[in-house]
Amino acid sequence: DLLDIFAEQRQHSAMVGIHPKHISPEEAAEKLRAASLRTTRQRIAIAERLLDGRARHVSAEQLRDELVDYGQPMALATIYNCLHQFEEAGLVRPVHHAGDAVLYDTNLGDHHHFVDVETGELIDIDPGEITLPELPDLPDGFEAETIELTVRLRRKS
Amino acid sequence: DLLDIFAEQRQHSAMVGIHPKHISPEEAAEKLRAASLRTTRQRIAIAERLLDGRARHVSAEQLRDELVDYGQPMALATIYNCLHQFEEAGLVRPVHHAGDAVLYDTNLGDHHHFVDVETGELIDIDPGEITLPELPDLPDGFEAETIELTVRLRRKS
DNA sequence: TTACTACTTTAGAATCATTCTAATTTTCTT
DNA sequence: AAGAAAATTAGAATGATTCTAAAGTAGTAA
Repeated sequence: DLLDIFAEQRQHSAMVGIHPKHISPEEAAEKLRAASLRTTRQRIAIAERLLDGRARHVSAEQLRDELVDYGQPMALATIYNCLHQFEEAGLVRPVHHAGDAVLYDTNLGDHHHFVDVETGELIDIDPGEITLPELPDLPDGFEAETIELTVRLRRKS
Repeated sequence: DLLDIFAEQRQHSAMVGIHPKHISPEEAAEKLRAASLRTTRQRIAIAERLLDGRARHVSAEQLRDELVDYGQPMALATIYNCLHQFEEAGLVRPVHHAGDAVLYDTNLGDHHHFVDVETGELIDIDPGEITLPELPDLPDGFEAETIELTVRLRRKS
């Protein structure tokens, strides 16, 4: 039964000494249902970590490592599948600006990013800090999906 | 001798029926010297096409195809090498926003992009169309390198 | 429950952009 | 013309992501 598995996993986390601030599997499942996604063990595990309201930027590989640490390893392909489904469901948003790997952003509100050019790391720009300019005239036949301001940063030498 | 080679190549282009608007090899060489880059056949060929003042967005592969069409095939590794050197020399600028491949932008002025989400294609936003917002407070120890606004577009259905 | 169907997960292979390696060639300086 | 340093190259290697086809699982209707 799923709940047993979760109990075991919580115990595992506790043993390993990890006490993350996550939502419960039940809440996670609820969010999945609300998004018309089936509640599988894997999706719940990911939802617990990504949909807890914190603003995060994770790559697929980072997420996998995190899941391993919490005693819920799963195939990398599954992680990619889930991230794509979460994306389609509007639960996360991909950010392509950084280095090699796509980062998934759990902050869905209109907001913007600093990018550390050296590391590819993203830092959210406080939305209050910035006033978005007027939208320019769009090419015919298109509609704007997202607007994103990126400030590339380099560490002062 | 290089000039002979170039003459041959111009003839090739003419035969193939291609009459691009490019700078001459001599001008290209001049630009390379101005950037303290050695004048090799390969770099000149690339400079002819990318440094003619037109605003373009090319990937390494697109550039290779173009070079093949103009009778100047070269190793893909060389194209990557050159693009990196041009980048360091401030002759082109990489844009990561699109799909898989990095695009090199020959428009060096501060400007911004529409991205067709479907195709990954970039369209320059007329700089007059848009007023950049105030720069937000930067994290300590960093300096801003570039600021870039990206408007993702989807074709209306 | 049971049985069914559609959806998921998975390991591993495949792909694609990019980088690396080590050998050859070319440029620039003497 | 000769040598040192830099550039080019083919092909192998890497790393993120996607694909494939087989095995497992969830929702549903009886």
